[in-house]
Amino acid sequence: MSLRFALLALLTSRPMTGYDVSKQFSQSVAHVWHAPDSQIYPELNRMERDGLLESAVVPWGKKGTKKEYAVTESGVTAFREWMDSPIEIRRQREPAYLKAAYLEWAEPGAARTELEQFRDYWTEHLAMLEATRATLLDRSHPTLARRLEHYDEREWDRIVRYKIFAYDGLIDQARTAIAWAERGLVLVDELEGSPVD
Amino acid sequence: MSLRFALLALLTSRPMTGYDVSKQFSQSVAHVWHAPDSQIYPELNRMERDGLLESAVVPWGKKGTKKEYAVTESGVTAFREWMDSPIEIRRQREPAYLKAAYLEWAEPGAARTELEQFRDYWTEHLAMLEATRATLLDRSHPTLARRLEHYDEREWDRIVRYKIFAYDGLIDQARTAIAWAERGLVLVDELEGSPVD
DNA sequence: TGCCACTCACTATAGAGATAGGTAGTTTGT
DNA sequence: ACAAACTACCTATCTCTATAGTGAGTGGCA
Repeated sequence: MSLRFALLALLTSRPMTGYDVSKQFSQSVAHVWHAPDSQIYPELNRMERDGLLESAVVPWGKKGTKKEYAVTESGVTAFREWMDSPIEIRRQREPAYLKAAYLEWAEPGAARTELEQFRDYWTEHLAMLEATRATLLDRSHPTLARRLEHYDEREWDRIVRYKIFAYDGLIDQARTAIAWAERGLVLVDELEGSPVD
Repeated sequence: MSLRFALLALLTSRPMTGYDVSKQFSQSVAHVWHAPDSQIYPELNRMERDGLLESAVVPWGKKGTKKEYAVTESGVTAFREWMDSPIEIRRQREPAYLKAAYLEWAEPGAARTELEQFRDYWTEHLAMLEATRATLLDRSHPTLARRLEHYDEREWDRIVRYKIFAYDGLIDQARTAIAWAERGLVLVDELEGSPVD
């Protein structure tokens, strides 16, 4: 059910079309909650049906139209209620750690490759997180900028610091994962013999 | 599809009934890949159908029977192939970090409670991980003990160290999460005013 | 003898999520 | 004039996961 609230979170910054949402998603909320557009469009429909959103049909070009969604009062209430309700705990489900526990079954070469891929994926992810963190800190992040317009200037620091806090948590997780993979590579070399030997 | 390989991993230690699997699961593999028994039983059936497992009906008491699953040759091959294939990347999907990014919408009290619950959940989880790590290190972990019987004594250290490596990764993640939640609590106190004031 | 906790195995159902499409209009460049 | 790329929205299907059950056998103990 968190997708619904991820969408609400995004739409509290400004009204958007489904297309906007699916584009913006990848640049902000998706770092925390990934979703493809085939999930987003139907969910927006359901949210409108449930009264959390209302839509306005906006002309687009000569014949085209688009549907702009805005959060309703009831949507804001639902979002606040979710914010104040206990966090749902996600059970561990990590193929990488599962594999790591059984590395004695892997070819040494394959083990190394996989650890490298894992490290590289997280390194890339980390770079993206740090880039986004920087745009939040200097307030050049477009969605954040739109969001701050609704607030008094004295509130800005507080809002930005929560976003930074969330990204810092993600960055810590990424760094932890990278460090672990590095240690794994050393371990594989030690136990399976370095490939250079 | 990782459930299938998590089950294979467990069953390589010794043949087990579905019930054994669902019990053992919670004490070992579940730290890495959680699954309820309603997923385990059907998956074991499918794995037998696909030739990865074979089952023997074992009498149990006077009238009862149970079904014991053992990994087949083809199951071992499939497991090795999976071990040597690239890790599937799991997209971020973390309600806690999603919420953190929008804490300006929460009641200060609720924010504190949620961060405390998050910290406490991970603290408990960490304790369990550390306890399991200790039983792996001294080789008193029952599944590990059964597993080592298949191997030459000179291999034991290598096998144990990979398990420890996996648990160390999970422990690092847990510690990182706890430290982040602690910083969050300080941040909320700073931004929302300490409740003692 | 009756009860309870546990062992064993499974089903039913609904929702979430991944993957892969389809269709129609618009803008931009050549 | 036409193609390519982008905007916009949606569907279909399959798998995965969560939740909540069912029902029968066993072993102990009061």
